[in-house]
Amino acid sequence: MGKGQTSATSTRRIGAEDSKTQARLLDAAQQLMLEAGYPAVTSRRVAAKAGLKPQLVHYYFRTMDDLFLALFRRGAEENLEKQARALQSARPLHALWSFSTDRIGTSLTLEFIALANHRDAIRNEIAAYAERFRRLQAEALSDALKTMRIDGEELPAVALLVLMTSISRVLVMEDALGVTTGHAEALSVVQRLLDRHEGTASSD
Amino acid sequence: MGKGQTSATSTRRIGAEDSKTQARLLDAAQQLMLEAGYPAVTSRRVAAKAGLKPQLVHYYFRTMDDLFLALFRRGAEENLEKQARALQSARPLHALWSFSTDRIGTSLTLEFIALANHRDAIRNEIAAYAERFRRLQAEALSDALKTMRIDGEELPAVALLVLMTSISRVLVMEDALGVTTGHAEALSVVQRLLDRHEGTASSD
DNA sequence: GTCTATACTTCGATAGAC
DNA sequence: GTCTATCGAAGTATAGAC
Repeated sequence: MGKGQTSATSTRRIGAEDSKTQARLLDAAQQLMLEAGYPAVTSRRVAAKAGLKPQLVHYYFRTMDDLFLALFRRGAEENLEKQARALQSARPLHALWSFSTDRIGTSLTLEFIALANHRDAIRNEIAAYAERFRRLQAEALSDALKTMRIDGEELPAVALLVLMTSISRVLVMEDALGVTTGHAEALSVVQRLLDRHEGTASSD
Repeated sequence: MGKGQTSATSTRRIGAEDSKTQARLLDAAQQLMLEAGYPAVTSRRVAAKAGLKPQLVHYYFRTMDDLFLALFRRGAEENLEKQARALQSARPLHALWSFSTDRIGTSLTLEFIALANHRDAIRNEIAAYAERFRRLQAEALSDALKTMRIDGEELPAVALLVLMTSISRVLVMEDALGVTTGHAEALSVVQRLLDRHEGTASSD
């Protein structure tokens, strides 16, 4: 999984992976993705934002899909680390919740999902990562809480996970749009459940 | 809110709203949106799918944003009707759930949200509609159920609504991607809650 | 190892012909 | 009232110069 290249039939050369210019391009791409969505991530606009020439994008990333994958991978590693830390905290549920309500992280994730949904080359990698990520989370969570219950019934850790990420994702999504009806009420329901299980207080 | 036009400075003419060709273009656009996402909805591709010339798109819709808005409005009206029916059924929660887990409806909604997120001209209208839609739902729901509780505490209808739509949306979204870990478990939690409140059975 | 000159395709939109 | 001819801008990508 090392090089962000598709199986190159061509003999064309490609820039080094640790190049500073490459990093600049990735930064610019990420900013654009957040500001204007994945369709705005074009070679010309990325280059402009980075203060470079458009052709450089294709030097460092053979295709735009390669750029997207490189960007995704960079964020994915970061995410795994953050998440591992969150799940080791004293109140893993609270930590998980605040992790998953992070605006820019979630917005980026949503853009990547939208992108993956219609780009075969990208879907597989993103889907595989998402599954792996969730399984890791579920494992860690079910260790942390043997006894979460809701309304008197057992609640599997993985179900809790799906419910929590669903809610946080949609809240972030709607917030960005400017839709907030019912958010406060929903948030307080979630907070109550978290607090009931892990306590309401102090340290994280 | 009749004509799907932006404030036209120009004098250019525009096709009739009830034209059959116009409807064909909207159908093609919707299909494209589902198959390949909103960025694939270009004048050329819409026209090709409808078997027409690209310039016709700009005759019937001055800009692509106008086309998106027209498409959105057409679906929005339909949605309001479907929803009204659902909320009058004997088991409004179950009806609402099956309504909000509809694949194509939800996929379309998600595309429109992604689109609105980065297109000022469209965001306002979609956000306003979403708010209105939710308030209508919340009203109807809180009439239907005075007593929903979760884990022993009161649950406002509007909170329930947000939670349910969040979960269904993300399930549909992940499903489309091919990510399904934890879905069965989450679904069974939701089903249990719905059944507990409205009964498990027979008619809808 | 790094970047530029350049080709070709697709885009939205308008002016004007029927 | 309906459709066509056409333009300029923006898109991806490659071959080749430094």
